[in-house]
Amino acid sequence: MGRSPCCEKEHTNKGAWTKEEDERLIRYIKKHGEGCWRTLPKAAGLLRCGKSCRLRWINYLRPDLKRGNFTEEEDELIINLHSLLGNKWSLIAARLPGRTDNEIKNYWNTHIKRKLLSRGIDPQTHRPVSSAQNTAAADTAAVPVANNLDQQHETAAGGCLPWMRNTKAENSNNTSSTTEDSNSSNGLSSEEIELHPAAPLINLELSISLPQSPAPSPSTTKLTGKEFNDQTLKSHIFFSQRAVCLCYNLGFQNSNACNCDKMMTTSSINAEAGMHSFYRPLSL
DNA sequence: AAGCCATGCAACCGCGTGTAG
DNA sequence: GCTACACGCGGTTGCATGGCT
Repeated sequence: MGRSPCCEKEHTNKGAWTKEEDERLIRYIKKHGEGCWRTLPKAAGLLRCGKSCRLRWINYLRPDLKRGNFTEEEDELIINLHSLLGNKWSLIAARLPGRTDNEIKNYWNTHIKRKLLSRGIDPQTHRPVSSAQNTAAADTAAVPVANNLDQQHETAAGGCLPWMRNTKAENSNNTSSTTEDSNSSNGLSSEEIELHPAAPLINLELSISLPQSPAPSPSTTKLTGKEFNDQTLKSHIFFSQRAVCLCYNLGFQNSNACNCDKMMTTSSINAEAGMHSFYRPLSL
């Protein structure tokens, strides 16, 4: 039993979109709004797969997209967010208004990787290349997991950062490989988060609190001194002087990996604000 | 001018997740 | 609990373009 195809392939166009198709899609979405992508092509009179329509709209046609070159500030923000989140392009894109995950992913692969390498920084580990090699060697020696710098194209679940890898290694030592495992491999223990090098680099106060902590008002939210509005701040993570449950926005809100409740009772808590803050200088 | 190669980016594909029946 | 569906995500592919020989 397999998944039914998302569309009848023999009756759909593929490849580059024509101007007419774009106009049809824009017209339809302006009139009916986004959503129900599966039925949209037929309703809009497009010989396209719903997926294709969604992608075209999100990555190219949306009116709020910021076209054009990335600024130096955006570059640095992407680098810092990547060091924190890994290849979670949608999460990174959520913090760059007007940019799409696809755009950022492409930009990362074509520009930023090279930029980091020219600085002598490994784009996957965000550590100096020599140091990263040492770390990889040490990790490989410590655990029976392939873990070297050639693994530039790990999958999302596997493409974790060194500070995530211990967990991954532990999981691989277990015989089972389940969805829970993949969550765990990305799950951040309080120790891992505290050790993460990105927080100080981003020049932010990365805090953790109970998942039910109220989201900040956009006007009070700052990211590297640059204010931004972001719907995703309704979820728990944000970079500011307020609290977050980091697990939530990393996709672990429904897993056991989110143990913020426990953390709140066992970790050092800013009693006044009721939050858990992480300050750890980068040790390279 | 022609051919080759590198690069950038739009689009596709497969899979994971959430949810309704 | 199982199944099918709808959506979203990340990795990959393939085409267009520009630079170089």
